Amino acid sequence: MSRPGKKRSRATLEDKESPEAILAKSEIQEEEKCTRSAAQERSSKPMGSSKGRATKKETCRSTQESKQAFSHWLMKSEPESRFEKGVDVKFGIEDLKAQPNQTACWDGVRNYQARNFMRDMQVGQEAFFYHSNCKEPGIAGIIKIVKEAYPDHTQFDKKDPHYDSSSTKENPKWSMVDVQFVRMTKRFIPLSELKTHHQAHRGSGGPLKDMALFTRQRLSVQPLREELRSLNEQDEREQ
DNA sequence: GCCAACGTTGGC
DNA sequence: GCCAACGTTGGC
Repeated sequence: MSRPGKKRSRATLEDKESPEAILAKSEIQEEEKCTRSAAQERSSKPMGSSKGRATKKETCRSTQESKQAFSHWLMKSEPESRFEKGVDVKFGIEDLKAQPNQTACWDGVRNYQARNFMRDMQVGQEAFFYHSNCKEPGIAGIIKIVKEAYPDHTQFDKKDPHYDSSSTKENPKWSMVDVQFVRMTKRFIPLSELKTHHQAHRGSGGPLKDMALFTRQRLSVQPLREELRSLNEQDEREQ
């Protein structure tokens, strides 16, 4: 597929447990994630980078910032028409739903951090689909990763708004994943509401205090903490 | 349409 | 390696 500019959304997930149980466990899980991913990193070294020398503490932080530490995501995309180099980059959740098999590739990401997060994604993980640059920004639905990262073909397409002349087929610079529609959230969750929570949590030390949507505002693919997902489940249950 | 935030580029 | 210029993101 080729979805021209999608890029930002977030993910949430399904879990069989109650939101309360998840919430209660979230701190512990955070610890376990650190430990586990540090171990995984040691045993299965991806070829990629051996960038950052890391102390113990940093190992934990860096893995949280990267792969296996996260199982949910937020991915942003624009649901309203906007033309980039003559091409409409509109791609809302309804557009995803309309695709064959309700599946599309998430092409067009041209930010290293966002790309790296996509490379960390694993099949089966879920993400929130966030509508950006539109009248009503916010979380519209839930999608899941159905194909792990592979080269984004649009980087080689001169006609594509996201063509990158500096990338080669031998060593592609940009990646994409395939995503599939899962469902709409029970209600649209506007940015304003997320912001309210974020601000409250900044004061109280709550779980959304460092939500990437606000702390890294231009990042179109971002990891999601367990807590937001839990809060959403709880919210949906109360409907 | 404005513009703040912030990532990237390139001269030095 | 610094940093100013520039381009993009994305809320409003």
